[in-house]
Amino acid sequence: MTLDDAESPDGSDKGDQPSTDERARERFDRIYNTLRIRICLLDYPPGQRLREEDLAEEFGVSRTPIRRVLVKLEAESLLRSVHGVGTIVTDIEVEELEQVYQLRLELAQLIGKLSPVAPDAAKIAAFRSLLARCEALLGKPDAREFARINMDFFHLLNSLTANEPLREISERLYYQTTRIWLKTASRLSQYTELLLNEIRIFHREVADIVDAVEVGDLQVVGYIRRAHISMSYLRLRNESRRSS
Amino acid sequence: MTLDDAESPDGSDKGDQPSTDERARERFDRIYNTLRIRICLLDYPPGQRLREEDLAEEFGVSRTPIRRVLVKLEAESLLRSVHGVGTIVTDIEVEELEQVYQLRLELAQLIGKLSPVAPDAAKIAAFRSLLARCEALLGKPDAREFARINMDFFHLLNSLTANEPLREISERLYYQTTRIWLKTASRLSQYTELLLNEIRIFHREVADIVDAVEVGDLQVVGYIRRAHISMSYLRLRNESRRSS
DNA sequence: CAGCGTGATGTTGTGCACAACACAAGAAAA
DNA sequence: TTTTCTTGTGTTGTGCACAACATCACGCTG
Repeated sequence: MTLDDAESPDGSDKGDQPSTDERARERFDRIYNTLRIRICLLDYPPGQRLREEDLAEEFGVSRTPIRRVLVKLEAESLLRSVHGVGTIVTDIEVEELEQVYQLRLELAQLIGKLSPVAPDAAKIAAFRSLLARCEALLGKPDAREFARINMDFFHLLNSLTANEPLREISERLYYQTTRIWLKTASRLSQYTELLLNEIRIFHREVADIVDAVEVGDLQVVGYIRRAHISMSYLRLRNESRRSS
Repeated sequence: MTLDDAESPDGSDKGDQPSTDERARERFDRIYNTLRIRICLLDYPPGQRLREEDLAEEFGVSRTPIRRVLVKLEAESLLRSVHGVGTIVTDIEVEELEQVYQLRLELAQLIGKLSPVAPDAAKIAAFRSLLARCEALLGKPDAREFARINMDFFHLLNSLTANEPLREISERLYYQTTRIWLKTASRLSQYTELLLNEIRIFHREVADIVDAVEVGDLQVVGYIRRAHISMSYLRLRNESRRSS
């Protein structure tokens, strides 16, 4: 409690000018989120080599703060820094992620169980808005937009629990696995049909969950979510095996 | 798969001389574990200020690798670096850890559920050995030794699952909460009796779990563990409230 | 022609100096 | 005497230069 106050530690209340320390924090988050999005949307495909100096130049800072971001991304196994070689976007395979998915199943269920927060009108509106985006996607399938909606949907679901450690861990595991669909699907021959099918299923999931959210039964949200994550992984693994 | 091989990337098979990169990794782990132990055993009590330069001198390195360790410890909320002030050991309160404990309960159960590994003879022997240490502790109660045994016990239990993400997360949450007993209990008046009582209960837990491990029922191990973590937290919270 | 050794090149890791910042003590003014 | 401003001291954050390392190309040798 004594250390959690991060509102205005400085006394300069003349203007709302943020302290340098806070600006550095925001800068860190900005770079971190940008790079994470790029990795998870395959703008940086697996195996891509990132040069610290290029990133430093792009974001207008020195190598040092860039390295802080890279270290964090490496701790989440999205990157891998090898001395003398470079910083490389990690490659992932469907089979390797089985344990992560098994854990994600359980955590998805826990979101409705540990410290659930009753969704207010604004949150329900957000869910409805996302459902609308989903329906729009049905008419114009796009893998990238699908991935983005999926991401927003995750964050919305994650906000249904007040258990901070659970949210943090769920987020980390989500970003650890979300690339695999784009990567695997893009290699398959029936890419377009696969995408449309996946969007249809996802749309049903969102519709089901929005119903449960409106009723206020977060336990059921957990069940639905768990089932869909599980089936999504199995579909992906089967498709991957069938093609090889 | 392509990046996971960390055995011997270098071709120098003359001797088993580790590469500089590996030595740096070991050094990092060594410093990291040392500091983590010191924090969790209250050698560095909450509020303690750590000077990067002192640590750099103690471990014979520059400030830079020290900072890497401190950043990781800060990410696990054991430390807090404040610009211009210092690196401070975080303070914790029983109430704040309730969410973490709730999550730990569930994860403890998952250890027996996700990818359980059948304990071999060596592992069972390790459990028996720990039980013996526990019994020895009954004759000569010591808070610090109690904390150490508790730590070893946790690692032993954690090795019962092959789910790597689960192990990592459980470990992190364990080290996030384990200080609270030493900190809270040392403030109470009936410290000695409290300690002895806690050791007795812990001894029973270990005995129960060793039985379950010998039978090979890891699901039951999870149940017992969950129950004991829960009760341990409630005891601590009640004692804390009663004294205030 | 194949294989190996050696140097050139580019990358990340490390050490160091300085900037930014917080805090406390002391002096000066009300 | 109290309050406020200033300055000194100590800390972490940042930028930069160099060391350690891996890779590749080229030439040499068998």
